[in-house]
Amino acid sequence: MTLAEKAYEALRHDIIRGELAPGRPLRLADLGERYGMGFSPLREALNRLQAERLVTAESLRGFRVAPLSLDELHDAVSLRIVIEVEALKASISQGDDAWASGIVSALYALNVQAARTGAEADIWTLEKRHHAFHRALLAACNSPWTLEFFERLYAATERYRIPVLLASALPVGRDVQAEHGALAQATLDRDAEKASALLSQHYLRTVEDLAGAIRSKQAKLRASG
Amino acid sequence: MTLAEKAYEALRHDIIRGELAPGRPLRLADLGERYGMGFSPLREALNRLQAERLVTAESLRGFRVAPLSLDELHDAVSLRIVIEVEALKASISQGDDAWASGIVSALYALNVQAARTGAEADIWTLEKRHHAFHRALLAACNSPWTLEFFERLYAATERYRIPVLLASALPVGRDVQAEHGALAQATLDRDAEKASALLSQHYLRTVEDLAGAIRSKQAKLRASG
DNA sequence: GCAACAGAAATCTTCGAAAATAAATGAAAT
DNA sequence: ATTTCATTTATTTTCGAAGATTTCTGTTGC
Repeated sequence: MTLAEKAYEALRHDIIRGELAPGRPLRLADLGERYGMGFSPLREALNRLQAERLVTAESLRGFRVAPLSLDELHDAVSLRIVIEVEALKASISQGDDAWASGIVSALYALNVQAARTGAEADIWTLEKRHHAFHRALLAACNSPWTLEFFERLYAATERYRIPVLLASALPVGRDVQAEHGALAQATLDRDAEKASALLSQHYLRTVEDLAGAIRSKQAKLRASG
Repeated sequence: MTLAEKAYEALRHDIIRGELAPGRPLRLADLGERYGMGFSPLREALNRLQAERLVTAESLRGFRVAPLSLDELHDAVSLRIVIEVEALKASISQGDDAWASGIVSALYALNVQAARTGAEADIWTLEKRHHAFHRALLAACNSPWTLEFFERLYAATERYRIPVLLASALPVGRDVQAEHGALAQATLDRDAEKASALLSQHYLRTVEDLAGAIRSKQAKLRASG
């Protein structure tokens, strides 16, 4: 793997997890220090991330971590529903046994991790398995463009979820595990209408919870600052 | 504008228009010669284009113009329908007078150009105005993500249209101008269902024409080669 | 004839320095 | 005190060369 590829993965990772805060300037000297490489591979990685909207760039004024906003969260989630509902229907109509067992296996792994407590309960494994479960649902849609846009939007929305997860700021009156289970069941039953409705609801509830948690956090910041 | 930005625009332009043929290796020495610059800005541009799927890259083996395939054309058009139908509905429900007059103006400019013959009838102006018309329809959807994906998919499908347009290989039994007119009318009438249906039909007809033209061209190539 | 290999050539990747531009500092004038 | 301007500093952008890897070519051995 080339240094530019390593830089791309490291930067993407750190931006999505919020280790590089939204809006923060990405100075080449700092990044060179942080990742142990020269400017060339870093600039290549930053250009890729700019095209993916995880980074913003201004001519002769360098790069920044792309900012977050509630408007963008709503936009991204709305579009995810449109695209993923269609992809889920396509998967349901075309998926084979391998696709179906992929869903079962991804759901099982996700539930195992969600049930863990204490030292074993780390958010990053949970997040990876959550991503894998939602990807498994769409895996048989047979549309590379759809899958690319799914990944783009998943990364965009993950940036909003992670700070909330880290703060354990999600409302408790919701059984996400049950939602995943029902969604998987409807999908495996090849009930496209029901699965689509469950998927949409799942995302709409999530965006409401996230927006609520973010708004209350912002309110606190305003009160204390 | 920096050299990297110039390189990005020039490469994107040349790839979409087919001046750099699909699959062709993009050697840095050649590109440096062609565009009059060193490796650094070229590599930055190529990394952006890789993220946009106009260029493919393999570790330590350089870049190529992304290949074309009928499968990808179908994939891209299918997804355009899903995304643009939704965006058109949103525009229809939210669009103001400026949006509506943007459509009227874009359609007029497109029709004027389509009617031109001889020296004034150049394909590039026509193509630009076609793009502008379709963008104008969606302009009021208020979704930056949707508009980005529209641009990505438009560029992807434009690569299939241009060689066919250049070969004047489109079937004549079709009044595209009338299709655009009816689509604009239904949109301005705020008839979301009718406009969506017309948009879908428009794209499905186009993809069929394109696929037909490409297949017959490939058949000829097989016969002569 | 053909596979395996060594060496040469071509190409991609990365670095370090130079050039170009933007941002910060401080002095002079009003 | 505030603005203006020149100077310095910080930062981005680009080049040219060096390093690393792949690809080509010709040779050897079977």
